[in-house]
Amino acid sequence: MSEKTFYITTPIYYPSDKLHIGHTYCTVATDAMARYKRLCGYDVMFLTGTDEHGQKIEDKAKEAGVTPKEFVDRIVEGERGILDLWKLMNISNDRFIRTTDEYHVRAIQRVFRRMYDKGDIYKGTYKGKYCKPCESFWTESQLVDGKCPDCGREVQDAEEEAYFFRASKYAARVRDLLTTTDFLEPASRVNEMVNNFIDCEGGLQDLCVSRTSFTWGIPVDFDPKHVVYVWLDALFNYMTALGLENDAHNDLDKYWPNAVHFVGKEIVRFHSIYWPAFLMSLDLPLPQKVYGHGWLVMDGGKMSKSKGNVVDPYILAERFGVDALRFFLLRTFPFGSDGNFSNELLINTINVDLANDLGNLVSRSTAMVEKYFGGTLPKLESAENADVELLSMAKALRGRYEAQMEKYQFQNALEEVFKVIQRANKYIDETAPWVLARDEAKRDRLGAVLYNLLETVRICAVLLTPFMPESCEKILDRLGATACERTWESAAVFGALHDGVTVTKGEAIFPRIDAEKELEALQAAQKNAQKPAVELEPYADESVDFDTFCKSDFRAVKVKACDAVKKSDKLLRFTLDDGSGTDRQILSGIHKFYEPEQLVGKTLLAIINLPPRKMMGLESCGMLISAIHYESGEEKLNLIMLDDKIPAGAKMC
RNA sequence: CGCGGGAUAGAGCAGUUGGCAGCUCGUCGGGCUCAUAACCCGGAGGUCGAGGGUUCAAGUCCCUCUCCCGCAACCA
Repeated sequence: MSEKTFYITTPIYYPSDKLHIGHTYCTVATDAMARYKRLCGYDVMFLTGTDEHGQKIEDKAKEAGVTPKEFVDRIVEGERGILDLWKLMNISNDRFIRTTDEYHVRAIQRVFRRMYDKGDIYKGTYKGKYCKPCESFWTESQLVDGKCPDCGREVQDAEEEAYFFRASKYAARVRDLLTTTDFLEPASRVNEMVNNFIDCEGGLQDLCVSRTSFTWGIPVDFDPKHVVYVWLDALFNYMTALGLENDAHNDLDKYWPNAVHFVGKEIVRFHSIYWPAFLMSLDLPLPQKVYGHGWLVMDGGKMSKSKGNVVDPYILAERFGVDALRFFLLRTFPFGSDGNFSNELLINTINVDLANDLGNLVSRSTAMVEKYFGGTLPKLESAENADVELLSMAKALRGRYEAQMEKYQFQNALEEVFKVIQRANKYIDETAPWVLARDEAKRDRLGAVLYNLLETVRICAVLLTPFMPESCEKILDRLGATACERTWESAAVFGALHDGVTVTKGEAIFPRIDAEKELEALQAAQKNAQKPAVELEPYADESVDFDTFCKSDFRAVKVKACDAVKKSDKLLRFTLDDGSGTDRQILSGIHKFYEPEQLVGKTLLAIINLPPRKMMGLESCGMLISAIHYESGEEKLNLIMLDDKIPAGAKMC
């Protein structure tokens, strides 16, 4: 057994919905890293999983009319669920943890108790204001004029019991960790964390680590009306999966703390501040590194369901192939920063790098061995002038690649490989084997040129294996490479390919894509997979009694003036004539749908007896009524416009 | 002045400790016929967002400003 171990993890994903290309990106990156380390000879543990507790899941399950466990089971294990997706993407994880796994649940309870016994978790009160009719807690800062932001009624001082983690105790050590080591990378994220959460006003706040407002979570065993806050529950997955406080696994000594966590930038805060603090509390060693990668954005905007621009990895993998998609994700975007995803870019990358450069190089090289040598090539070494540059690049490649991989710079590592591939294509032009083939006296030279090509391809294919496992295996099969000609060691040796190797040309490994046709088909497929063209809000199944309904005072109002609230992209401020003789001011978050000047003079419908509410420092007295629906996932909003004949103040009944 | 990121060729991006501005696509011209209409060579195209400063030398360091994007806030 190898003594070098390496532990790498993805975040555990939150199964409240289907996973999208962003999750796939992170998992593929982690997989490539894991495969790379295995290639290098490490004993690798690669963990991924799901974070299944929390209010949102509880709510969604309720909506769907199933238990929370049934709900997450469907997303995790169901058809085209998370497990299916990772299988499709050829993810080589060694373990898959679900936070609902029995061993994890019990381990978290023990961890919670240990931190409590140590005094780092203490029972405190979540101080706030309570609104009896709404049964809601509010913090001081949420209140509007000291009143309930929901209903506007008086609130009372109230305290809800909760457990807190003494994060403040570890603030200095965490700051040190972030600022004096490379625990958190890329370094650009360090300032953000320190400025925002540690050196901010009031310093690092103690973290509330239990909830009583919902039940879908791990109960605190010594105080069962509390459930453990999802982040404490989730972060420890990295260690419970190795056997922390449980007997299901027993690899903690072997793999911890030689661990690297790949996480999205949105959860860097939890991984770089609270996770180390939790571990410090338990006197456990810290992982080696947290790497916060960027997001894939669509045309500059964040991927989101409401924009209808969520990219489904299933569709892409099925159309273009798993390896092509894996390759694209890691080749195109710098791992630490955001990347702009588009179908055009995907197709372009596949065509240029995989079809034209790599695939075509394999084709032309193997074709010539078949054509000129009947498929069996003698090992002929050479060092003519024309060979020098190619050979030295190929020999140096593993080192250059390794340097980038060790920095998690996948795009640079791949760039190094493709420089060599491009050089090999050029080498064919320079040496013109088809010319050599016409002259029997140059047969040895021809053989040497082809051998150099096969060797170059072999080295590149070995190094590309972590990114495209299946395709590289095919390429190496075509070259006739034996097992020991596919190793990490062999990638540093030019001339490893054995004498008399048998080569087969075969079908194109990366067929060229007809961009125009494919883009159309893709758009159709993605649209199809999306929601129906027009989607309506669910119909209410609760009835409202007539008296309650009649309490709502709807009136026709005329827009006297309308302007955008400054510093807000959503709010419009309306000055309205409601017939009373006094202007009424209403704020409405509809700037996305209307420009102020469009609305002046219109007759609209408003409910006027809602309690006033302050937004962005301005008071809103009522609400304008609109109709809402969705088209292709995009929210559409239309104000209810009344006939201008209707006088201001007319009551709707 | 809430926090952070960004602005470099038509598009998308890279530029390490300051040292002749680069890559991919596109475009124009040429070469080759082994190969997947692929491959190779060359040209055109940039006041590096604006202004100021430090320096022999600034895309890079410092200051000011403009615009974009996240987060946060808000969306009755």
